[in-house]
Amino acid sequence: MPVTIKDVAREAGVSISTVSRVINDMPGISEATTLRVKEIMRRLEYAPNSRAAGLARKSARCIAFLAKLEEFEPYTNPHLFDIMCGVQEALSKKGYSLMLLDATITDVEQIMLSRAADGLIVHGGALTKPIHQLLVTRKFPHIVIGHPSDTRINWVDTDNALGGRIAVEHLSGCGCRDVAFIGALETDDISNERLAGFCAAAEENGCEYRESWIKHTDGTLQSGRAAALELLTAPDRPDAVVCSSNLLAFAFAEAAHELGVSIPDGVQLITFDRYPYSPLIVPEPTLVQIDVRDMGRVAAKQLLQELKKPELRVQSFTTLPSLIVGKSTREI
Amino acid sequence: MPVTIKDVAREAGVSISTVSRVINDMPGISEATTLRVKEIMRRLEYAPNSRAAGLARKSARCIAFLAKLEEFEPYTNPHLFDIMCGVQEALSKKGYSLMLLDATITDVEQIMLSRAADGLIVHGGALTKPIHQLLVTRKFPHIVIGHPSDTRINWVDTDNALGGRIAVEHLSGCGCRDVAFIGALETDDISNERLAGFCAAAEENGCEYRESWIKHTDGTLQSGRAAALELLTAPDRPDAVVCSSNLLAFAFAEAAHELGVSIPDGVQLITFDRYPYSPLIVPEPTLVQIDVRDMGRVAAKQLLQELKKPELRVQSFTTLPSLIVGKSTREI
DNA sequence: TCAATATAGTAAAACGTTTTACTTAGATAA
DNA sequence: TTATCTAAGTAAAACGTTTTACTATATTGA
Repeated sequence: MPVTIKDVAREAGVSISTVSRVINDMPGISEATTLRVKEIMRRLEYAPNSRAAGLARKSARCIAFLAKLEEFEPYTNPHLFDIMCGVQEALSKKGYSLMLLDATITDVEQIMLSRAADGLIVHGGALTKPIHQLLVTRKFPHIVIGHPSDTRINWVDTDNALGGRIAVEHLSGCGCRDVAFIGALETDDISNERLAGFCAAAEENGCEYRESWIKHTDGTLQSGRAAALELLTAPDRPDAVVCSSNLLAFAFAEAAHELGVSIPDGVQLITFDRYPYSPLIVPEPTLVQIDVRDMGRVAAKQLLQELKKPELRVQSFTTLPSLIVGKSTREI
Repeated sequence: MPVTIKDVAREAGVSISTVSRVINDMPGISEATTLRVKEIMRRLEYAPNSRAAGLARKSARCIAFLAKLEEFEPYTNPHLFDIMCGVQEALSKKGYSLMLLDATITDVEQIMLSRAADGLIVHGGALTKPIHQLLVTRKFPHIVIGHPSDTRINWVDTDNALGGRIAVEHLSGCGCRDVAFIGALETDDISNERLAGFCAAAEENGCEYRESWIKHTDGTLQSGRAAALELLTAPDRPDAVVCSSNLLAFAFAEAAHELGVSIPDGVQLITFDRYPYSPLIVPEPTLVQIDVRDMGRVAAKQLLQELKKPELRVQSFTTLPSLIVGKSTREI
């Protein structure tokens, strides 16, 4: 038989209301009584039944995290777990728990209706049309980590444009003038934002800007390699390259190595992200790091904030990327 | 106001007991009534309040997953999320939900005492002494994914020795006689089990066995490279190598490439695991794949089994690795 | 025809909290 | 002295289900 609040009350010679007040730090109980009750709770190894408390309180103190689990692909989504860790950390600090959910409409609706969770944190990749619809129409508290363009939905994301800026500014500080960019598909939002920041900063810093130095790839090793070779063998070879992904940077470094172009002496290199391929890049790359765990934390905090004060439904949030200087760039 | 079982009962002109029986597929309700109630539930968009149901039922229908989240390192634990996906999938099929928990003693004890979860799935890396203790003494339903040597604890793991066998048997089938092994530290359980299977199969298949062909490394790129160079430049160069990790295989392939030793013509290569570095290995490697998602599924199923029938506390379980043939091996 | 049995359903207790509204005893003020 | 106030605590309702024990009603068997 698990120990209940009644057992504690009986043992302490008080009513269960009193015990409840002690548990929840409510006023009206003397110091002495509080201490005694707490001591007894400890002795009996009592912890409130979370379901009973949730029922009475009309709140699960639980947030669901929504991601595409079924078709999860570690290669394309290496950060998902790290994001979740951030979410869990922030929730746990506030006494909330985290539930992992697969992104199917039925499951999501089920959670909303059964009130198993008080709110929803959605990984951007899982935000399909129907789910999007559900969130908006049901007015269920939520926040998206990633890239919805719909203004009715709050989101948290890193400032990708700033990331592009940071890269260029560092290169410019190193003395580079002719900067190139190797990105993903032209339809890739993240890559494009990075490119936008890249271009703006290039202009502001008086860097040379050429169409032919902006390469779009399909993100694979092969197409990254092709782009790298084009840049490196062109008559107007740039003196620095920014790669919008780890894999592209790896391909670039390999191509440079094969051509006998030294990094950073012949060409400087900056990559985005430090996972999963950065340890294999030679030399150790300078990189624009996205603190994905922090994104998770921020998302969780925002959502809890909104739960506490639904009236001030705050705006979306942006986190700051940072620069980690390695050996693929250096002042010249 | 959320809709409750009372609303459904009123609308259907039956008692709430009847509705409850319909919800839970219990006998004693006519076909006609069942249909009518179900229709009304659909119309009212009713779903049972999970906390209330859980309270009455004395079961949360929730399992907690325990991992080291705070100090999570994607490089050393790339599979954690995939394991969780498997767990979630299996739980969800049985109407259970998954809660993510950080591996601190206080949190774990809290979950047990508050009965927020009915059972615990522990990632092996998170199984510290105190937690281990807690599981055993409290008799809380649990299962470990990974490597506890304590027989009082049930676990699920892949058959690493079999993995080693599979590799050797494939190489032997390809016509290789002189097989080498590059593993992690001599204290690494996983690597050692693979090595054990490797040795047994080598003997059975009449392969040449030499001490100098068994290399232990600290698992890094550098030490993997050193081991590879030693093997490849030795006068008695083996004709095939099994690497116990993706990173070691990458290092090996690079070293072979530099020395001008072709894979698979000069030396054949098999690696364990397909994530995260296998796409960067040239040529595309033959590998022993561990279906970690399946490990998660199996663990979840076992735990639910045990919850249903606590009397038959089944033994630990093992999943089978499989071979994916790439271009780093071939029949000679 | 009448007892026994099945079928379809219900009333009410139980689950373990939180919370609202109330009580009591003592202190304070006039 | 008496009314008022405060501090400390309590009783009981509420939360929304499941489950147990019970009640009709219809059916069957002899």
